[in-house]
Amino acid sequence: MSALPDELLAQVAECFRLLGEPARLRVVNALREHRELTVTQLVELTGLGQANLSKHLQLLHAAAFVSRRREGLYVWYAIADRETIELCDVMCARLEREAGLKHQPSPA
Amino acid sequence: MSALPDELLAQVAECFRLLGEPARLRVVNALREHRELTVTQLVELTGLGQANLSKHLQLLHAAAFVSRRREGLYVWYAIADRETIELCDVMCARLEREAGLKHQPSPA
DNA sequence: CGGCAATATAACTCCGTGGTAATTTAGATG
DNA sequence: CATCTAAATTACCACGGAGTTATATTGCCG
Repeated sequence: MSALPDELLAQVAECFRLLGEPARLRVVNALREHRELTVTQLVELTGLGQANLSKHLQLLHAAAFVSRRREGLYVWYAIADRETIELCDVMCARLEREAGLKHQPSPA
Repeated sequence: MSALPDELLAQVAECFRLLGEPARLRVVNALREHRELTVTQLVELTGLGQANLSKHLQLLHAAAFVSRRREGLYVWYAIADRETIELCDVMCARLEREAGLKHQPSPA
């Protein structure tokens, strides 16, 4: 079925790794809520330093998680595709279910 | 809509981070193909060292990505839930689509 | 109970990467 | 062209975590 050669596997891992950082997830989350934001706005919303945020944005953009649009001095970032959000949703659902099970000793 | 407090965000990030490692993804992939495997079998299939693999398995199990079942000397591991596989599938689909786009200059 | 095999843990090294401060680049405006 | 702001890049430090080796645990069998 799935050959999943080492190279593809490494690429998948890299994508997961990119989302596996609180700072970057905060960026993704902010973009999800506001649709499109400039770097300056993202600095305010995420509380990250400008240089730090810029680095994270480069990483997210290189992996096509976010899109970039220049407008004069400003650069607007947005989430690139639906799957990015879907991934977060699935992971959240997993966590919530797990958390729920922790409080359910046994179904009678 | 989603409050997504810092703690939950950190947990989501942690989950993504766990999948964002080639070694652990190899484990997940092997388990996906074989349904259930012992540590020894996983050592062979993944090529990881025993101690190293054991650590990865503890991490994956702590996050409920894999289930554990003791049988005599052996411990059988398996993928814990459907979502784990779904996450990998979605990420793969994303990558394949991206890869496809790279070779499609412009649709006429 | 002694020894063996499977797995887990401990101790350690080393490299990757996140954060920050300083500098550079890009674009607008007078 | 000088200058101002937004964003990106560079250089650096510090820490976490992956890998390895050695040791400890767990359970079986004679």
